Amino acid sequence: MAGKRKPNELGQQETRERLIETAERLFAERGLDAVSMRLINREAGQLNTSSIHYYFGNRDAVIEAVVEHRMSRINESRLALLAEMRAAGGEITLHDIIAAYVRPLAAQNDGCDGGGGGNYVRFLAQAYASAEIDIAQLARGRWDQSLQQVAEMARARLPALPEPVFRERLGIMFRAVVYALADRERDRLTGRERSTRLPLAAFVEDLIHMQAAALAAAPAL
Amino acid sequence: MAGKRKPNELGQQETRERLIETAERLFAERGLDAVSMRLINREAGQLNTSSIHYYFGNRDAVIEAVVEHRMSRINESRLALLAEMRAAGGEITLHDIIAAYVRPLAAQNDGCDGGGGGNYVRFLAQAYASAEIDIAQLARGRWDQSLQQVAEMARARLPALPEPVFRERLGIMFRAVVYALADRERDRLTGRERSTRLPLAAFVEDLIHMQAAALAAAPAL
DNA sequence: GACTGATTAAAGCAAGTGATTTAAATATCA
DNA sequence: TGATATTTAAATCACTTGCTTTAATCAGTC
Repeated sequence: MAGKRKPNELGQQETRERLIETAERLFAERGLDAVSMRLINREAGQLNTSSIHYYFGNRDAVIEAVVEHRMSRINESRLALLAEMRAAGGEITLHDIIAAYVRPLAAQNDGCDGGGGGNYVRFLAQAYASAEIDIAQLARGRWDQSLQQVAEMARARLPALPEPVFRERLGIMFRAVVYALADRERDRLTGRERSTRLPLAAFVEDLIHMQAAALAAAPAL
Repeated sequence: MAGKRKPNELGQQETRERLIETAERLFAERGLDAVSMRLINREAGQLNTSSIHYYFGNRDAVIEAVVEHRMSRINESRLALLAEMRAAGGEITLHDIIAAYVRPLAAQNDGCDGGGGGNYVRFLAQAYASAEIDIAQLARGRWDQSLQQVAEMARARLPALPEPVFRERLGIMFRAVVYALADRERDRLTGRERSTRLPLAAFVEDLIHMQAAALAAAPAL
């Protein structure tokens, strides 16, 4: 008892990408736990649970694929920004370094490369908060590269900060940026845009200023 | 077909509190979606799903009860700190105001009032990230009071900041603090304490310094 | 001791879960 | 055209979910 199959309108690569993008959106909108394999399939236009299992094997692999999908290009974008700065030869401030961390993430929010929009940032925030997966562990070896550079360059500009203080602050800052971007995107999409919010560009630039100041604050002791 | 009932060792109030505290812990450890009514009951010493439904009615009411349970005392603690400062008569700095926001939250982490520990902060972080419930909406009218004061007093000390910038920053700061505390607590409990982290007290104080600097940073435009 | 109301236990329900299996429909290439 | 491998559909499995129902057991009062 099996059904009739429509002609294959999409190539396998297209079907795979469509599943990934649908999953990303749903995860972002509803949270990791609230999205089932069936739902992803349905929203992607497939009728039952078979294809997503066919393409990815199991649920965790879907999440991994979503991360993989965007992480590489964000990583590259960050590395490119840093390299550009070094090539320019001028002084590289702490502000510039943090900008290289924040801007590629924020750029995903414009849907600059066709659709998608801010889904990834919101997905990332969900993943950070989730006990289900260890996002840091999952990403290791992919975007570690650019984060490493950001960390080292920032460290060099904050010699007065004790090492453990610096490390705590960096972690807090990394997360705060993701949550801030995700939160703004959520408000934008759910329509409950708080009275008057800053335009995205201004928001991002001010966020960079904030975080630079936070990192550089005089230590407590 | 019903079972045998053990003598009622706890009063109804105690049973209720035990359910709330168990729920808080489980929500904190595993995330909101990953905890079922059955699990809460089991971990609280009850055998099936009946009592939690008996006491709370439905699942959302359990979450609400967990918030209610701690929110009020944190709110009071914040108001007390602010009143104390005003009574002391000296100059109240931005740092002091943020401290009044952060410290009562962090104090929940010591388990200073008997057990519980940092569960609430982690629960709060899960709730913030969850699409399942709107924590801000849920809390309105309870801790709004202390947050309002913190906001107004901070505003008075940052007259140069445009209003929309101030509002964005305040929201970012509020969240960053919750996530920072929750993240630290999680690492502590899961044992994967990153090599050498700051002791809690130092961590909290430095967090306050960071966030004060972030709020007071020169605006972008 | 029997009645009453509050609390607990057990079983069950309809719905949904991730995953597997089976079979049909397609594309590819000989 | 016909055999083969790839891709989709449908049905199914064992399990969990929130919640309800039914029945048993307690404490308190007369």
